[in-house]
Amino acid sequence: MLSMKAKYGLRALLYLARQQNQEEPVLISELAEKEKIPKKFLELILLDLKNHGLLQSKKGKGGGYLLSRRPEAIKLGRVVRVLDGPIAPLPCASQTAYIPCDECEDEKTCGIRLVMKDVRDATAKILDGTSLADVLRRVEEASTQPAEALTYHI
Amino acid sequence: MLSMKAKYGLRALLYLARQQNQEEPVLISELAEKEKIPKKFLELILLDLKNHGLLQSKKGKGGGYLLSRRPEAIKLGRVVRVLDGPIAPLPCASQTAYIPCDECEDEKTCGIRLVMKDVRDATAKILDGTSLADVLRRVEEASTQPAEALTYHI
DNA sequence: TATTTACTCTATTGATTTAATAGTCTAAAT
DNA sequence: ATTTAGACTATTAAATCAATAGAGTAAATA
Repeated sequence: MLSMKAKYGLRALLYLARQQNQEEPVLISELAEKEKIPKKFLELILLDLKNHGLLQSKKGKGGGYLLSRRPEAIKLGRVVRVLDGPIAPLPCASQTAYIPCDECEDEKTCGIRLVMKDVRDATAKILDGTSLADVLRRVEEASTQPAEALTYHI
Repeated sequence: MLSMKAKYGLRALLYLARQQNQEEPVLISELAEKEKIPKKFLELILLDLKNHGLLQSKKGKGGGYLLSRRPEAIKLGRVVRVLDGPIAPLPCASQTAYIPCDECEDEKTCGIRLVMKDVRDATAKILDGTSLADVLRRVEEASTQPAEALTYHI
């Protein structure tokens, strides 16, 4: 389950990705207000994302946050891992944060792990294959297309 | 993330699915001991699974739990939903337990939802497509196959 | 039918995590 | 020097998770 933290973080990043001038910092206050996110909570989230290299910040007047890379280069998988931790449903099925189960006798033949590894792989494929730019493009498509175009007719 | 509850539940179900005589009840005590699950906690889990139609029970001497259907007919998706709730990473992306976001202005064009729906679909496809019997078969394959057979050679 | 066995049910507890808030500190601009 | 705005640490309230406790009920059998 995606936490509020991750949801807020993604919303903030998408807001930044939508800015026409990607060089110009956006105030935390603006992000908080526009995206309806508790400001103090958002500060922590943005700081976290900054410390993991996804955001840059400028202090003082005219300061704020901006993406540290192009929206095409920021994958949702990275964001989710930073804010919510590993993607795998079980630590023993994680690629980036593997931790063995202590009860597990033989991990190679643990059925639950085998299936959860499939789930991890499928999820990671989607999240690591989707950038902020991809999300914006999909949103654009969804709002441009008339509803009928999305429906199958018999 | 899969909870201990779901993990314990799956382990217990797989234990039952491995029984040669599927008609003969297995004691909670045996399940708890063999699968190293706190007995009292396991009681709650099994009861829950029973109330959702996945298990049957017999009281008194010679009693215990048994699967209420064949191992081929019990899908992991059902088990996980009973013990951990909806599979979707967000309530607004759930098929079986949809709840709209209150902040969301236009759900049809919410990018986060679009992606999380993909994640849900991919996860549900795996979990709803895998039965207890499938898991046992995979475990069997994994433990029978020599290690080399699983490795690609250049 | 008394007794034992074993599941049923409700309540409670402690630990952890989550979401949010408070307040002080530091850097940058004017 | 002053204002602006992010940086950082600590704390708190609520929710969830994992586990435990104990009394109750149904079924078998001696």
